[in-house]
Amino acid sequence: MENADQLDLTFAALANTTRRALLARLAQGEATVNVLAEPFAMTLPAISKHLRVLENAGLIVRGRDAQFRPCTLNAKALQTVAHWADQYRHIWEDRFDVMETLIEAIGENKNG
Amino acid sequence: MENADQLDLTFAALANTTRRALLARLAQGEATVNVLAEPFAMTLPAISKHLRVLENAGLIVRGRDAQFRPCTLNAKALQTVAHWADQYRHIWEDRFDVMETLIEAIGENKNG
DNA sequence: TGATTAATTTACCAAATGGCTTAATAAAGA
DNA sequence: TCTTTATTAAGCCATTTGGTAAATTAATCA
Repeated sequence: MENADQLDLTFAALANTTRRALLARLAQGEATVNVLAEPFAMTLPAISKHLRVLENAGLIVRGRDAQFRPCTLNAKALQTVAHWADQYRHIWEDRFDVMETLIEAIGENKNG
Repeated sequence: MENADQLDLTFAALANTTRRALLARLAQGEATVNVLAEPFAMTLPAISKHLRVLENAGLIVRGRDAQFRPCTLNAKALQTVAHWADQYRHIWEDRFDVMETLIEAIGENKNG
């Protein structure tokens, strides 16, 4: 199980449309800050700060190549999120089972 | 695909240890505000606000039974989170495939 | 070497939001 | 009416999110 504070950081980082869009872009591969910033109506420093939030949450890793700071997605952090949500899978699946039962019952009424 | 603002709300709601603990409690079944507040070293108004955040995010539903406000988990919102994270599954699995390939290659070197 | 340019971050500011408190208010049952 | 359950109001302090301007880092050109 992950540390509570770590999950706080991760979810907080994901709670922003711009940052989720940055992750979506990074899912296609490594990119520099300028490239990442290009689609947004936002200044470079603002994007730089978003990237720092993502880095602090462990969602991305930043390297160095001359004056470039290539960013890469750290998908493992997203796997953690998926696993966390999966704790509750049995609940939403139980509800689905209830639906199935109802649907089956309706079918049986029709056919019987 | 979910609305961006809705995901903002959902992730923001999850970015807090107390609120995640409230959800964990509700996974065991419906509970009133007082019951939910009991384990926490926090005032009732604070818990009440956390519950409102969860409700606004669609993570819980609040009913009414006399002066009680029974809360129930809405697991469907958590399923949305799981699905969102699953968008990135191929990435973390690709990395695993790379590891597997390496491990296999090492094994072949040993045996061949 | 020194000046210039490019990529990115830091410093600083303002406005908004978040998380908590205490005190007051609602709503409903006994 | 008195008590229980829960919310709202008001206030405090820290954090977040955006901006502009200046600094930093590293390559490049003369």
